[in-house]
Amino acid sequence: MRSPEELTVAFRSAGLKVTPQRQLLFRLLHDNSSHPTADSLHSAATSVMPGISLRTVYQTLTDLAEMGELQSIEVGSGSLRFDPNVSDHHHAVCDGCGDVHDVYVSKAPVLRGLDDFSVSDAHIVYRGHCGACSALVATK
Amino acid sequence: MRSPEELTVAFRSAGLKVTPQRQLLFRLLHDNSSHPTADSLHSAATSVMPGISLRTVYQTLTDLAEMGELQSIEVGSGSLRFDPNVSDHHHAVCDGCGDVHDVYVSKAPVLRGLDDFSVSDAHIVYRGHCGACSALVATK
DNA sequence: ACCTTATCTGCATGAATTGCTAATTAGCAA
DNA sequence: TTGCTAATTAGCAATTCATGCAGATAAGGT
Repeated sequence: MRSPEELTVAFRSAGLKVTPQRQLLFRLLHDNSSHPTADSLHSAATSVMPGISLRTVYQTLTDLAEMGELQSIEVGSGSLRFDPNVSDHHHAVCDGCGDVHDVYVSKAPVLRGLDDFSVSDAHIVYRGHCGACSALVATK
Repeated sequence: MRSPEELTVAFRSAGLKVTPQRQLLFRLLHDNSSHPTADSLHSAATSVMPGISLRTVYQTLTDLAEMGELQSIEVGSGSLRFDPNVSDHHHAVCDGCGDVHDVYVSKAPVLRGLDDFSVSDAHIVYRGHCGACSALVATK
């Protein structure tokens, strides 16, 4: 995702308006690698701007996703997560704490089953335990 | 997933009862490679046994999943899909018709990001167009 | 400063799934 | 076969996540 300043320009030239709510979300998302949900972003936004609507958070996330500034991912946690890192990567989900980490994979090799299928995208979800949670399990 | 007969034995020895509803679902799921949703299974079941509850379908699917007889997968279609194929495989989702196909992959190689993460499972979702839908797109 | 149009908020709605409970039934044992 | 007990079913309520809608508001070009 581009910087808040660049997004401001991009939104205006797309005919979209740059409101305080959106500027706040731009800032909260920039360089955010926590893969937040709409709800967690709303919580973070509320502590800075009380009264901001969850609906507005969803709307802005949708706008950003449509502009290709972030990607939404499904990792089985029930709700969508948003990732401002739009480079080609994958995700590892900790079954202990639920945290999501970025993973860079060369290319997912295919053996059988894709003969008659043209692939445009592949996404890998790894499950397991992160370092901290592995340590916890070991001491139990 | 094992055969309806084997599941009958397995359920009884697990202290679970084998009802007509469950027997029907065993049959509908056996050798089913359509990756059905709970709702589509319920529709299929209803045409054989009118009055069967969607709640019962969910319950039985949960039981089967807990026994390791089927796996539930998320492919971004909004609802869970159930796969009686529990061998190690992945899925390709057609953006045209929504159909889900099985894909067999050697092993998802990892480059960077999993240094401090112990992986217990990896699942790849491919997106693209199946043969039929690719042909349709080409003629447009 | 004005005017048009996008945006915000709050609420209603929708879709998928799970929780709850009275009535029923499977399946073991006598 | 009959009876008993615990599991199951069905139906509805509740929950969660996300989107639709409409009046009030505000961005930003003129």
